[in-house]
Amino acid sequence: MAKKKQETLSSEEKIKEAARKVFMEKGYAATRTRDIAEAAGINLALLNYYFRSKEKLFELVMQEKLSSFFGLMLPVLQDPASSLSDKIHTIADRYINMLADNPDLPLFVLNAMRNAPKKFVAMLKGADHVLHSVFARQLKEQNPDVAPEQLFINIIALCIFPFAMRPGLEVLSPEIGVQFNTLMEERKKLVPKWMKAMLKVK
Amino acid sequence: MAKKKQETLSSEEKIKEAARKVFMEKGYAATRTRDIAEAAGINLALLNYYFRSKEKLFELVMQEKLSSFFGLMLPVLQDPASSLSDKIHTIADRYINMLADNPDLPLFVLNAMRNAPKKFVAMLKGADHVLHSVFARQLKEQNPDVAPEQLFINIIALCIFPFAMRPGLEVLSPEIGVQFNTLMEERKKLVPKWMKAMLKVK
DNA sequence: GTCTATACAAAGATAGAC
DNA sequence: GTCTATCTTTGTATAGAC
Repeated sequence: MAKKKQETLSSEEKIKEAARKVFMEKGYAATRTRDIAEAAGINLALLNYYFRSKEKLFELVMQEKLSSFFGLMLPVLQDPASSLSDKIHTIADRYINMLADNPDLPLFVLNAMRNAPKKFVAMLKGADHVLHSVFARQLKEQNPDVAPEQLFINIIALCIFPFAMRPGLEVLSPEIGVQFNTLMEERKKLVPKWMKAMLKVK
Repeated sequence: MAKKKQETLSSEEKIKEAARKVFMEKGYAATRTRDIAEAAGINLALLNYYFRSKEKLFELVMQEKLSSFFGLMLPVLQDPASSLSDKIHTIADRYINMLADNPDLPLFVLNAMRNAPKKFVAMLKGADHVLHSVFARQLKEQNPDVAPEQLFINIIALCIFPFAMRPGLEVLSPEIGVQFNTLMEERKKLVPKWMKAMLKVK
């Protein structure tokens, strides 16, 4: 039988869960520990009891989010078995799916990286440099005329930026707002096609 | 004779100048009015004397930044005299030039739009919706198979996102870090070529 | 207009009872 | 482990002298 959803999480887990939510929505500085405690339905003192400080709790959440963000991409880049086209399809598909469920993630990660670059250097030190990846080599083979870093930037930009700029798009064009999800769904197929076209540019 | 650079700005202007700098670097919540006062070399009380509150000062800065950000794009979109290709060239060139001098602007604007969408609805109400622009019509003519909003998103993404993700890129690949400016310079020519290639995608 | 001093509020952290 | 009460720090804003 299916495992029943745990409705009574431990206090520690309730705090972490609330912290994910509030930090993602408001960022570190604008978040008050009281917001988190309230969202978790626990007493403020417990937050410090379990996590020692606001900063420690934030770093925990940040680590998680950075992992889920880069973990989606890094293994794909290094897969020697899949073709370049497969990699592009996989990355586009995964990111668009994940970001549809986590719309605040792009800005959270971009801000975190800007505010504390050192914090996640350690986290990624296991990963080979992107430019030495299988993906980069395959890009270079298909288009020796354009630096692979440019094309790497492009696939990330095409998949992730729409989610980061969604609020802006909705003001610039309400129509885009209402059909946003449909547009992103279409992108799963369009991004690989666009990338293919870009690979022919000298 | 050339106008001599004003070395003794008024206190009011010194505060505004410092506010631009600090708010752009740290965002609203993480900025303390004392930081601004210190950066301006004036007394803290003067900040409130001239601008009444931290929030009012921030809105002033935000208005300026949003104007310079969108003001670069909106007039181009509506120009009936220029071709689609010209518009793409102009937008890429202007944004990459401007962002090279204002690297913090993308995240500042993205955050501002997310945190207070209503604040800049008013600012843009003069502008026609992007989807009814000359630019959108020209996109549609050149490629009836792909929604113009998708291609609009793409040009913005390709120009702006690299600056927003710069800190991340530098960790993922130190090489990209050192040659970042060169890569962006190359992009002024590459973005139009890529867009041209994308316009042929069905 | 500009400064010093200070009021007042918000927020992070902790002590100590249960 | 959990709570109430409180301490401390920080940060915005203002009063009042010059």
